Amino acid sequence: MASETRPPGKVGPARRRGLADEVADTVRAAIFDGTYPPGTQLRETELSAELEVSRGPVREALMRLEGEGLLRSGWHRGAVVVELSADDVAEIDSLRGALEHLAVQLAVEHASDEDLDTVARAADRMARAGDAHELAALDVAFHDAVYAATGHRRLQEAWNTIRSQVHLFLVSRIGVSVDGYLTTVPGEHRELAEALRARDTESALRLFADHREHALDVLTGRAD
Amino acid sequence: MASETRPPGKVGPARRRGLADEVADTVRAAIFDGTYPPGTQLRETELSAELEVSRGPVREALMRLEGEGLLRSGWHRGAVVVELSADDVAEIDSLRGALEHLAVQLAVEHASDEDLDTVARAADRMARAGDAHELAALDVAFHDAVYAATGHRRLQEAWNTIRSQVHLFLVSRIGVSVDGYLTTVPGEHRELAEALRARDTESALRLFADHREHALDVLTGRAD
DNA sequence: CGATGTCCGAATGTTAACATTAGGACATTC
DNA sequence: GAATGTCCTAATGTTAACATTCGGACATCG
Repeated sequence: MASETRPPGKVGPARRRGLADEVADTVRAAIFDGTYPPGTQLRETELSAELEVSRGPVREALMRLEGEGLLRSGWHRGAVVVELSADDVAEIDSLRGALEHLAVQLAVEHASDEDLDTVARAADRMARAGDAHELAALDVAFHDAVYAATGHRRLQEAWNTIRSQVHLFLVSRIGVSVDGYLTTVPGEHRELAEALRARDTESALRLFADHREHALDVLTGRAD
Repeated sequence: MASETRPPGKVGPARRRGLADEVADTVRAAIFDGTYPPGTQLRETELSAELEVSRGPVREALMRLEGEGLLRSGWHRGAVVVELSADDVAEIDSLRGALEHLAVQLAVEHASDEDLDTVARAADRMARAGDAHELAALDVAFHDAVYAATGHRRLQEAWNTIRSQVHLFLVSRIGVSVDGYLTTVPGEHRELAEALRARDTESALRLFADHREHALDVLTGRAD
């Protein structure tokens, strides 16, 4: 999602994007930066006027964001920015655990050294984060890199359906316990990256599980 | 997905559906029954004319089916019915394993007896299947019931993103090894249902894992 | 004869007008 | 005065016309 610079020697297809993608990115960013707080009604008409685009692409963008779990909607009832309850957070955490378990296994056993280097660089980048918002984005980007390293397309898609919700959760907790997050998280991710490079499945799995638990404790205020 | 009769005393909301849902159901069924074999190009214009509906709902339906992994599409390049390669099948199987692992844990530990009864009834229904097509649908429906028993909304959604692909795989293998499938699978599912009711996480997990492996062997022709 | 360039058709992407629906405001009834 | 019924409005659902783009057919050039 972060506009990656491509490794030299390789070029991907120069995809052309449509208005729907543009709108989706804009609205997603607006949700993350607090412009549309949880509970906000997103009306196709309003967005359409605001962004100077017809309702077609707006509609498509909202459908995509609903697929990412950022919006909820019903028949003839429009879209609303999700409010994550404690149960929701628990659901996200357990599902994320199941996906990441598989991801770590695959990354340790099948990922190329180059892919794991990319993961390591993503971890390094976290140390230079300016503020908590930036760190949250880099945090998610790190896990993106792990999933990318698996080479498992459907697993990445599954992660995509909750990664925005994870991001939203991180952002929503900024201000509650920034200190613990800012100080401990970058170091932890470097350890995670190294665990993958060590190619030891068991210990990597344990580290990732501990990391999730610790991060959840810090962000929910159960620990510092 | 099968139109369930509701348990007495409880009524859900009487939802109203749109044309997009109708179209999605129609096209999905057409893919499963072989009307649109893998590789078929689905043109918005054609479907629109065929179903006597404008392109809007058709477009929405195709997006949904793409989310279910039944179609692949690109910018200005329309939608094509997926052809499942051996790698695809492996991806589906591993992801399904990760999801089902969590599902079985949750079902064993938190599901109500009523929910597990529903799972058991789904297994019983498989014994009375007329043909392989029907059995495939009931097979998927059984696993639907397991995920429903977890009460984990996001886990069910994750299963939804691959259940159609699982169904398509089952249907695509009909004719290759019908016998082994028809004879062994219903009994296996009854065992699975009983394992959940026994509330023994470890043995249930092992049974479900063995079941997946065995089913895959049978359907890919590695065993009978 | 192979490679390159140009054109054209058929499909998707986008738009704006029209149809339908949910949910609330108001009036009505008992 | 509470419950019910009716209308109205603002939003979504649907449609059909218009714009853009992809990819192949054909012609041209080296």
